[in-house]
Amino acid sequence: VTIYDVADHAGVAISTVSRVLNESPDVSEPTRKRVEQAIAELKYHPNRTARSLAQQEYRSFAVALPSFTAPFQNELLKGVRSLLREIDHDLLVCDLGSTNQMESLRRFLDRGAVSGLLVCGIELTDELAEELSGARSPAVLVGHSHPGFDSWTWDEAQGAQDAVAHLIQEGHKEIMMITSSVDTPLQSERIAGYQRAMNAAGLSETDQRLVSGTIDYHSGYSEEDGYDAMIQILDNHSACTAVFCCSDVHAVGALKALRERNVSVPDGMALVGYDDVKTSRFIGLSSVDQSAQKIGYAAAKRLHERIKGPLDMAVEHHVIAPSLQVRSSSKSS
Amino acid sequence: VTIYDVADHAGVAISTVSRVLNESPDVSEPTRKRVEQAIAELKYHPNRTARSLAQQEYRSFAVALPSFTAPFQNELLKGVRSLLREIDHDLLVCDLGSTNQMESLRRFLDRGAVSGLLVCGIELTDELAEELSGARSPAVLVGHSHPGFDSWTWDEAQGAQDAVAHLIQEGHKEIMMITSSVDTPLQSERIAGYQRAMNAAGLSETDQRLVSGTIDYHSGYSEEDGYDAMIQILDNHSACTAVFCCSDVHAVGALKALRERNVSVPDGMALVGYDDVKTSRFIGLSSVDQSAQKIGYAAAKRLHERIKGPLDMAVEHHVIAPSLQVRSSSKSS
DNA sequence: CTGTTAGCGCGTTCAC
DNA sequence: GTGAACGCGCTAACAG
Repeated sequence: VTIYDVADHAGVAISTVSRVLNESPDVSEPTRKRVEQAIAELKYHPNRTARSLAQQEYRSFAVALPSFTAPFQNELLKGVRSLLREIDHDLLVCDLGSTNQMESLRRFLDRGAVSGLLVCGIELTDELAEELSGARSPAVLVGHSHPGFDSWTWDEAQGAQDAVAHLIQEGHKEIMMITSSVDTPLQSERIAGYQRAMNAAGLSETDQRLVSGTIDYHSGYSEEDGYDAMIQILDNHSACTAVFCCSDVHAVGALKALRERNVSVPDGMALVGYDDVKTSRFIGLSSVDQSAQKIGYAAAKRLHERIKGPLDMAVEHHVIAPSLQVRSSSKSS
Repeated sequence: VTIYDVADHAGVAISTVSRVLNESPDVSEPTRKRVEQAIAELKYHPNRTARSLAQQEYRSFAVALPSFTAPFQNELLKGVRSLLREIDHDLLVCDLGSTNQMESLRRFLDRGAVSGLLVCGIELTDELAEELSGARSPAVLVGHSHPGFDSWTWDEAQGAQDAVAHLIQEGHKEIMMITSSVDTPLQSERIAGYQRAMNAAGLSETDQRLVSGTIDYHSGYSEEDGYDAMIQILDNHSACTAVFCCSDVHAVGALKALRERNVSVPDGMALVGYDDVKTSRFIGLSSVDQSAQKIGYAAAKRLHERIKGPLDMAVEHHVIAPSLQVRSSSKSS
C-alpha cells in the first residue's frame, strides 16, 4: 500500500497526499479530510526509505562504539537518545565487536547514508579519518580527538589518579590495578595516573601490582578480562585490599569474581572502576554519573548543528573530571 | 558522488558499477579492476537508502523497548545484536521513553519501513496489535504474548517466587518487596509470586511489607522509584533484612540508596532484583544472566526467518525461569 | 560480458 | 487548491 493507493482511494493526486502527510497549509479542508480518511482506511504508512531518498534527509544518527553494554557507553547512549528525541531522529547502533573495530566501522560506512556519525571510544587512524572526512555525513568524536573533527575528550591520567587517590584516602595501601590485556595509549595514561597517585602517597607501584587478564576480547576491554585478573589477585595477592580497574567493564567482571569467592564489596575488597569521566564511582553503587549522559547529549547536539548549517571550525572539548567543567579549544578544520 | 560519477570515471555504465558492488560474477576482470579503482579514487560509498528502495530490502531490525539501559533490556539487545551481525543487518533502537509508550511506538511505525520489529516489554492493545499486523514488516513479541504473534514469555509469578524463596533460604524472615508506583498486570503477578513464597514459608506478607516509590516515571519502573522506596524502608522498617525488588531497574535505584546510607550489600541488606528471567541474581553481582541474551537472539532469529519465508504459524515460546527450558505452543495466526 | 531502461516510493517544482 | 512530471541513487530485467 503506497501513496498511489491512497491517492486513488481518495480520488486525488499523489502530490496532494504528500501535502497532507507533510502538513502543508495548501490543502483545502474537505480534501484533507478525504485523504486522511483514506490513509486510515488503508492503514497506510509512508515509506521512510523513499522519503529519505527524495528529500536527501536521513533523519538518523549512527553511533559507533565498542560494546554498547558497558556502563559508560550505556549512559552516553542515553544522552544521545535525549537529543535524538528532541529532533525526531532515529538511532542506529553500530557496536564494533571484539575484533578489528576499524574494519567493522568501515563496513558500516560502506552500508551507506545516515545524517551523522558519532564515533566513541575508538582511536582514529589517519587513514580512517580521511575516509570519514570524505563521507557524506559529518562525524563527531567522543573519547579521542583528531585534527579537523569535533571531539569530546577528558584527562585520562588525571581521572585515574583521582580514583586511586580516593582509595588511598580511605586508608588503603595495598592497592592493585587491573589493566587490559592489550596495550593501548589510553591504558598507558591510566596506568600513569595510578602510578602518580601511588607515588604521591609514597606507596609501592611496582609492576607486580599491575595485573591483567589473559583473555583477549573486545580489544582487551572485556568483563572476562576483569574477571580473570581478579581471580589472579585473589589467588596470589592476599594482602591486597583495594583494586583500581582500568575500565568499568573490567570492574563488572572483577565484581563477578568477588561474588564467586564470597568476598564482599567494599568491606572485603574495595573496588573502583574507571568509567571514563567520573572515576570515583564504585561499581554497583548506582547508575553511572550523569557526565557521560551530558557528553552524549552535547556531542549529538553538535553533530546536529553541523548537519544543519556547515560550521567550519572543529572544536575540541576537553572535559575535566569529575565535575564536568568544560574547557573548549578550537582548532581550524 | 554517486554511482554515475564512478561509472563516468571508469568509463562504464552504472549497471556495471552496480555489478561489481554486488559482487556479480558477470564482470570481466579488467573492467572490475577499473571500477574498483574509480571507487577508491572517488571515495565512493553506495547509498544505503537508495539501495533499500530499489531492492525492497531494508536490512535492519527495529527494537522497541522501554528504556534500553535497564540490565535486562541491555542483555536482550546484546543477543539481538549477535544475530544481526550474523545476517549483516543494522539495529534501529526505539526506546519508548516514560510517557505513553503506545504513542511513541505508533509514531515510530509511521516513520516507515524496516525489515522487522521486535517489541519488548510492552503490552499490546488489540488496536495496536491490528496496526502491527497491517504493517509491512512482521513483529515478534518479547515479554508479552498476543494471538497471531510470535512471542517469548516467561512465568512472572514463578520467577518472583523463586527469587524470594532464595532469600528465605538464606535465612531472611523480614523480607520486604519494592513494587512499582504504577499498577500493572505484570506487577500483580510478581507480587503474587512474592506472596506465595512468603506464605509457603509461613512468613508475614502483609501490605505493609509492600513499598513503592512515589515518583511516577518510566511507567513506574524507574531507578528513582526504587531509590525512593528503599529510603522509605530504611527510615521506617529497621527490622527488614532483605528486599525483593519487582524489577532490576528498581534494584539499581535501591542500591544507590543503600550506598548513600552506608549500608553494605548483602551483609547489611540483602537485595534481589527481578530481572525478568533469571531472578536469583544479586544486582551488582555481575552482568546479568545470559538468558536475556539468548531470548534476544532467538527472537531476532525467528523474526528473520519470518521475513525470509512466510511462516504461517505464530509460535508462543514460554520460557521457564531460570534454566531457560523452552516450551513452545503454536497457535494459528 | 556490457549498456539501456524502467521502476522502487516519495518530494517538489511547475503549470493549470 | 490541485495535478502532471521529473528526480533522488540504485537494482534488475532486457537487449545487444
